[in-house]
Amino acid sequence: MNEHEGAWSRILELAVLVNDDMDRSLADLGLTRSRTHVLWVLAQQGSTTHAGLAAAIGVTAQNITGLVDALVGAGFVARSRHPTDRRATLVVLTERGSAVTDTMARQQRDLIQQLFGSMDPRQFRAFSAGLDVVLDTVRRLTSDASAAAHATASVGT
Amino acid sequence: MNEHEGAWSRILELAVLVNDDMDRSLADLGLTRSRTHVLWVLAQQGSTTHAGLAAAIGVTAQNITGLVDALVGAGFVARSRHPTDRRATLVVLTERGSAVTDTMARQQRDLIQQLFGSMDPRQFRAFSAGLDVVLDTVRRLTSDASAAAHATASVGT
DNA sequence: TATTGTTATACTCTATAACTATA
DNA sequence: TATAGTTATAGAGTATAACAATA
Repeated sequence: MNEHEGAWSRILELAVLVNDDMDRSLADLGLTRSRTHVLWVLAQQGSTTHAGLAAAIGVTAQNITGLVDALVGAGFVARSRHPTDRRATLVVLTERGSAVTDTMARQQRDLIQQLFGSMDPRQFRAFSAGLDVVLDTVRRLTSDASAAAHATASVGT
Repeated sequence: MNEHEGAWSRILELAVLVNDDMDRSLADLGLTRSRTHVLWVLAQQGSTTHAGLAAAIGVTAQNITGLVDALVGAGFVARSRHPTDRRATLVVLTERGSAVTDTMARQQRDLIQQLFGSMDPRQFRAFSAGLDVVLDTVRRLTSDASAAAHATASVGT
């Protein structure tokens, strides 16, 4: 395994570790990643219709019905009438829902501090510049609808 | 959004782009990520029992039954008798399965070249060193079973 | 006519429990 | 007794199709 392959495998390991830890931590709260995504959108956009949530998250409105049902059942959100459109439903965070998203936002700030706080500024800027190159390359590869796309069809160890 | 938050959000964007592109590309081949994971293990370890696949992938043996059923149906693998243990079944790649994993390995090498090939060596080493720091921090945070764990319970934009 | 939300149905991945055959 | 693999059942996320109420 050369240097480049080693870096790629560390990127994949990072993604797996973060994903798995996120799932465990959410399960402790009785949440899943999809349901948490709904809470996150509500925390950022405020009360939103089902259709708005579907557009923000990139799933169908039928999916939103199920996710919101589960979140209502667990007390994280509530449904309320839309003030002007009687077809629409607004999903609003409950106090419990707001408390959870506040906690998650704080944990995210803590994590970022732990990740980068110990790097000296020169090292961080070097890392950040390399990350820019990698992200730009991936953006270009995946937005290209030609045969060159789907170049990331590679799997982890 | 400060510098550190920007870097974190780019890491999350990178994970989303790679995951989504990987799913699209696999769907073109009639594969899913879970089924591809089975193919990948077989390509690296050679023929393996269901129990071996379950251990390598980290799911239950019941899951493996379903994944192998699907892969057999699509012609990527075949089941064969274990030479000495009559309880066990060996899963082997077919020619089609080998062709697919070979293609994926080549695509992975191409992607790595596209990601890092344009960086000059100094820039790559700086990026790689920063990646080490981030990965070590995440490893430490997620392996710690104390209250400090689950620090990555943060969600993307 | 178009949009909003719901219900019905289906597929994939995951898990636990119960079972058969074999070690 | 323990292990290998299967089947049955259930829950979660996703999708499409059909529907009622409203715009």
